[in-house]
Amino acid sequence: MDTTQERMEAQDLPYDVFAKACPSRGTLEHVTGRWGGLTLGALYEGSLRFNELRRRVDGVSEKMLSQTLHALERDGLVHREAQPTNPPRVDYELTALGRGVAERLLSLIHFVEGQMDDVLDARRHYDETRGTL
Amino acid sequence: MDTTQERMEAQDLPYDVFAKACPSRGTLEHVTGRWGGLTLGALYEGSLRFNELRRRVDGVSEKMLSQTLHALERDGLVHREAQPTNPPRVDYELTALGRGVAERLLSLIHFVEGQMDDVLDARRHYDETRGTL
DNA sequence: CGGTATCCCGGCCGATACTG
DNA sequence: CAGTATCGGCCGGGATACCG
Repeated sequence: MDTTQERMEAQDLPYDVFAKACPSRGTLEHVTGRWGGLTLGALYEGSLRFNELRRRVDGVSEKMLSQTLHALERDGLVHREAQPTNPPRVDYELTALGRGVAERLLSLIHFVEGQMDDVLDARRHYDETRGTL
Repeated sequence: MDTTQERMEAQDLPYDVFAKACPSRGTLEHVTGRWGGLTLGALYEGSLRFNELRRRVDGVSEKMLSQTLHALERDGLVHREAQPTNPPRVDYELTALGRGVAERLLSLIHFVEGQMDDVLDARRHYDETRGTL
């Protein structure tokens, strides 16, 4: 059971995120990065404009939101729809690929949110037992 | 449909990761952070010792692995089992909570790995159309 | 083996100002 | 409204040395 061949049970994929050089690592970091995950989560509710998104993702700066959206658009997870009106209007929405990612991400997010009381308990316990030494 | 009340469909949870001050945001960042996700993923296969983990999570430094493990242990996702032998032996394994998180995380990771060809295509297309201007 | 302590650099990221 | 440009601080994180 310690032979490397069976480490990943059903895993003959060409991309292995555990390998340092694998491009999937980069995409995973866009997706799970500080703002990437929240942005995808926000867009899962529906298409949003730049400043709507900015308000929804509490705490993100213009620069980081812009940067995050570019990365997600480049990875094919988000579609940018610009209307050359005045004032300009730009809508962002998930692609089919982005929805697949967002669903799994939201499953994780909601699970964590749902277990926060346990996490907070664990935290208190850890700090009490180890904090005093 | 733009009333804030129905933004999150079945979401009456006390913790909202979209809010800047919510503690769930911190935990989510531990979980999805650069090394947190890979560490949980590695441990999902089974209990591992420090240096085994270090080898499995390609590219992580001693310092970051140590730091990551402390954060995950504090959040109650990882259990640390130290045997006071000589030489010392320490095993890390997921808690029940950690397994729940890891499952959802791996679902995301495997999905991303499986769609990397599409991502790479999107990337190439993005760079071709926009890169030349 | 299983860590911690220290140094230090790059780049993440926020703040601000500016553009179309 | 929807961004880009620039500056600067801070800290993530790698390298190295050291300890039990």
